[in-house]
Amino acid sequence: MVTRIPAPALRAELIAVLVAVTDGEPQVLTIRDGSLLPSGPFASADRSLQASLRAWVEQQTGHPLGYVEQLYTFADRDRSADDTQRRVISISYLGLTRQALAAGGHAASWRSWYRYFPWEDWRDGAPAMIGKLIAPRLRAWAAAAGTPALKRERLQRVRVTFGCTDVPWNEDMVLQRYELLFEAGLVPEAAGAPGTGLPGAHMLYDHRRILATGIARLRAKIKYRPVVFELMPESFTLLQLQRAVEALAGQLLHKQNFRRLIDSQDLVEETGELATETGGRPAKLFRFRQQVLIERAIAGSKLPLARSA
Amino acid sequence: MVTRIPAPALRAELIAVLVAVTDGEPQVLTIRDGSLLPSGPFASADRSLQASLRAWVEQQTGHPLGYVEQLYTFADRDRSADDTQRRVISISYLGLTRQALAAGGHAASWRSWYRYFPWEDWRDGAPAMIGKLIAPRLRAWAAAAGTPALKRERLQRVRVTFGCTDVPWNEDMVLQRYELLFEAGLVPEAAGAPGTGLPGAHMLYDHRRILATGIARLRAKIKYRPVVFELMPESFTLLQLQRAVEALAGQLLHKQNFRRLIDSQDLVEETGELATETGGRPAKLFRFRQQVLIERAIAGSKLPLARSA
DNA sequence: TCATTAATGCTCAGAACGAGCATATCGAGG
DNA sequence: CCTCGATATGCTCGTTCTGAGCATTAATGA
Repeated sequence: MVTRIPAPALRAELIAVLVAVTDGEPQVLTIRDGSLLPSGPFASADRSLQASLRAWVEQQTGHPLGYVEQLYTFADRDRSADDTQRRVISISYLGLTRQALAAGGHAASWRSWYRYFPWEDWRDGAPAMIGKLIAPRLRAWAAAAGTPALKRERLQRVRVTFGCTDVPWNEDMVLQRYELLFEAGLVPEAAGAPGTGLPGAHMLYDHRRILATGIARLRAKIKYRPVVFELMPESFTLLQLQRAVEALAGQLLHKQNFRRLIDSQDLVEETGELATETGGRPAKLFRFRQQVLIERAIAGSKLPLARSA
Repeated sequence: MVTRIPAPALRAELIAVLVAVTDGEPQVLTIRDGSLLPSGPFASADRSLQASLRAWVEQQTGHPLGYVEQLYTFADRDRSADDTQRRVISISYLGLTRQALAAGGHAASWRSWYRYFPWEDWRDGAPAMIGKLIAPRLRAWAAAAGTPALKRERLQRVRVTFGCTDVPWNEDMVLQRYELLFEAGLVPEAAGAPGTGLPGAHMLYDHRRILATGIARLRAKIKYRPVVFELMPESFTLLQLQRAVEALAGQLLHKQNFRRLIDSQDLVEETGELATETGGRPAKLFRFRQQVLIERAIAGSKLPLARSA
C-alpha cells in the first residue's frame, strides 16, 4: 500500500485569487491585462505552502494579506511546455486583503470580478443578459442533446443553476454556472468554441474557473464566518459593511434585518465616532471585535438575503 | 509576476481518508496496524489527481469509491528521506464508500475512528475522560503560560473547543481540538512529548491530523449535503440512517425531528418492503432518491441535534 | 397475555427570519 | 426658517424552523 516508488519529477505553482472591495465593487488582482491570475512558483526553500504564498504576494503587492485559505489543487500537463511535458501541480488560494492599492510591481491590476462574470451581479435585479442571451443559448444546447434523457438532464441543470423560473437564484453556484457554460461551449475557454459572444471577459488557461471557485467559496463563507471584516477598513459604518457584503454576494440585503443580525452576533462595537460623508444622517462608526475570533471559532455572520432594496 | 523559473523537483503523494459506516461505527481505512492512512504516489501517467486516487483505491481495496472530495494540500520536507531532502507535496482526500469489506491487498484494515479520537464520541453522553483527564491537563498547560494574556487566551481556547462549561460542545471542531492537544504537548505526535497517557491511538507523521481534518469536513458536510447516503446500503430503514448520521456526528439525534427533516426534504422514497430484523415493529425500507442530486445541487440534509435520545 | 422494542403521529413554545411601517437626524437649497 | 432628499434606527408582525416531549401503534418473544 505504501509504495515508495520515486514518482516522476513535478513542479508546483501557486495561483492566487486575491480579493479586495473598493467603492462597493469586489476586485480581484490580475496580471497581463486582466487575462491571468497572479501565480508564482512554490519556493521550495523552507517555507510551507501558505507562508510561501504570503511572502510572495506581500513582496509583489506591497501590502499584507489578511485571510488566506486554500482553494483547490489540480494537476495538468505543464502548460508552459518548457520541458517535455512535465507535470505541474497547481495549488490555488483565496486571499483577502484590505485595500486595492496601486498593486506594486509589474502589470498587476485590480478588476471588478463582475467583469468576468457579469451574470453574477444581481444587485440591480436579474441581469437582462440571462433571459436574453444565456438562457436561450443554454436551452438550445440542451435541445441539441442526443437522447431525450440527456436533454431532460441538461434542462434540469440549466433550471437549477440559472434559476429564473421556479427555482430561485442561488448566489453560491458560481462555479456550477461557469462549468455549465463551459460544457455548453459558450465560453471561449472551451476547446472548439471560439467565444460565442457571451458578455464577460475571459482568461487564459483555466484561470477563470479558478476565479469562479474563489468567488463561490467566498460567497459561501461570508454566511457563516465573519470574514467580511478582512476586507473592511479599520472603522466603517454599517451601511458600508452591508455594501461590502452585497458586493460579494451580488445581492441586495434588507437593511434592518442586516443590522439586527450583525448586532445580535456582537460582531462589532462602536468606535464612538460618526461618519458624516454621504448626504444623510451621520452614521455611527464601528470596528470589528477581534475578540469574537477567540470567543467562538464558530461565529457565523449569516447574511439575510432579500429580493430588493 | 509570472516567474517561470523551473522550480526544484518535487514529488507528489496522495493520502486518503476512506470512510465507511458498519454496524453504527464510523470506520476509516488504515495500514501498518492502524498507524498510517493509505497513501500512494501520484501516478503521473495521464490521469487527473482525483482519477489517480480513484484508480489506486479501487485497485487496492477492490470496491468503488462513492463520493470523493479534496481535503488539503501541504508540503513538508520529504519524510521518507529517500533523497537529499526532496520536497514532497501531499494531497489529501476524503472518500466515502459503501461497505467496509475485507480491504483487499495487504495489511489494510478498517478501524473505528473513535479509536483515534475517543473524546469525539458523545453518543453515550460526555466522555468521562474529558473532565477527568483532558480538561485538567489543558488547564495545567494554560496555567503554565508565560504571560497572563497568553494564559487567558489559552483558557479561552480550551473553553471554546472542549466546551463543557458555558460553551456547548461543537462536534465540528475536531481539528481544532486535536491541534490544541498537539500544541499542549498532550499527544505523542508532538515533538518532545512522549505520549502523556491520553487515551486515543496515535498515528505516524501527521496522519492523525489529516484524519481529524477528514472527520471535521465530513461532520460539517452532512449538515448541508446529502452525503450520508454514500455510506448507506441500497435500501435502509430510517433508524439505520439516523444511526449512521449519529455515528459520524458523534451525537444522538431526536428521532421524530430527524424523520420530520428527512421527509420534509424529499430525500428518500419507500421501497415498499419492510425490515423485520430487530426486535420491534418492522420498519419501512427506504432508498435514496438519486433525483435530488440533479433537482437541487443545493439539497441540504441538515441534521437536528439533540442532547439525548 | 404482557413486556419489550420500534415506528409513527401530533402538539407546543421559542428562535430565527423575511418584510414592512414609522421615526429620527443630518446637509443643502429655497 | 422650512422642506426635501438621504440615510440611520426602532419596532412590529406573521411565517417558518427547530428543539423537545406526549401518546399511540405494531410487531416479537417469553
